[in-house]
Amino acid sequence: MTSPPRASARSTYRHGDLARAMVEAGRGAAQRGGPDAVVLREVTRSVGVAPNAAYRHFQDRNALLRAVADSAMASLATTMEHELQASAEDLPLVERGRASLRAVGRGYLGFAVAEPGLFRTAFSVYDDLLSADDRAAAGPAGRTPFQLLGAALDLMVEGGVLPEDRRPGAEFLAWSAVHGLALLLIDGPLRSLGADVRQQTADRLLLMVERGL
Amino acid sequence: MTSPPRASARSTYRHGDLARAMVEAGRGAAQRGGPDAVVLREVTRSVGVAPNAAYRHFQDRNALLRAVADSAMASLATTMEHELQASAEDLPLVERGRASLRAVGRGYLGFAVAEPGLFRTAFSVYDDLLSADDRAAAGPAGRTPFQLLGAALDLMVEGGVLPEDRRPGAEFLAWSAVHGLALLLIDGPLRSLGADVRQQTADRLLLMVERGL
DNA sequence: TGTACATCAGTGAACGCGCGTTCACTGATGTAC
DNA sequence: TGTACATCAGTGAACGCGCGTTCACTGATGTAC
Repeated sequence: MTSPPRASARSTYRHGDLARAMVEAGRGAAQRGGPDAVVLREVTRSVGVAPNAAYRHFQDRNALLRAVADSAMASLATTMEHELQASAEDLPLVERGRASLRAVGRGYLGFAVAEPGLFRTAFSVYDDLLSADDRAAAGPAGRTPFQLLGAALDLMVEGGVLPEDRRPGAEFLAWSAVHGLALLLIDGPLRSLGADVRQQTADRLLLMVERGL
Repeated sequence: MTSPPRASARSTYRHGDLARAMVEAGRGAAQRGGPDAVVLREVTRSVGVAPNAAYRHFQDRNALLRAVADSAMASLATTMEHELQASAEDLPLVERGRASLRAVGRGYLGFAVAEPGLFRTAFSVYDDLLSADDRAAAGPAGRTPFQLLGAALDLMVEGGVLPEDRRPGAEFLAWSAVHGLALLLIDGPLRSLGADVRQQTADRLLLMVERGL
């Protein structure tokens, strides 16, 4: 009621909800071709509207791209949250941290492989996206990927699995490893790995992080 | 004498050696703006030649980009080789492997931070660049970055620091971690870290890999 | 040693393309009276 | 309840831009005789 944008409130005005429709179309383009494929003219075209209509809703092409990137980041968060829910349910505290870290990593890698275009788009725009608590980049539980990772590491400290003095900055180490593998899998020399070997490599990597942290 | 291209053999023909000059100019552009900045027309412009002259030496814009990427990859290899020479000299075998791995990682990260444009360019073209032994992508010792990493891991096995059954595929784990951190440092949320904290983070990451492998 | 010739690196002009963005507009909608 | 009006989402046309690439060419060079 009081939330500002009121997305689909009016249903048959000129377009209805161009902004949302454009972000959706932009996601489609990003899905197929990554951030460079989010082309303003093509997005308006695919929504059935004149190119300049975009400027009623976005300051410029870059603002549109940012909105699409936020949406992609939120999808990543959603995937990670799902993976978390499926795994860390009712384990003893000692194991819960490790399980969470693995779940977070699995979600991250799974999303990157399943949606490489969205993944690359999410990371094509850096407005301190992961460190700020940007609601547009969060999943249904209201947390960004970065926050989910942080929470998992906190659990590991609570469970006594990760020494407290190694906690600060640990997210960047874990993130580096997983992010790097994601890119090797998407773009790089590991891009044509079979699903089984890929999963196995992911598991080994996550084990390395767990042990090495 | 017998090598095919004979780069700068003739010194005052029409241009002299357009191909090499273009790659050099392309590197300059890449250095400043990454792979997208390698624009055929701009490269010919900066070399002082008509745009279509490029087609005497490169099949198309993509071939030029590939040549520039190879050159960038070779620079990466060179930096890594230097770091190796400076570190792994006369250590006992047990420590030599670890020292090599750290040197390789340090070289990789150092290059990424010092030359982000070239780094991104090197990885913008994936012709199995790192797995093949592509001479154009190798350093003075004739080894690609990937081969240098592999050699370091082999040394660790020899020194008994890395169990032999964990050797296969280990390059991808180490590479993932270092590659991920490189990107976070270049493009990502760690891009504005001070040089000291950056170095410290790099060291922690390399330690994590060493321990976790 | 001098001349004729073939080669082929670089030229000049033009192409079609699709992009992001700006302009003055139009006309359906919701609202005030 | 009916009419006048202001709003502002979307239009149509045009802009300048720089790109990669193709065409038929020209003219300095190295080579054969």
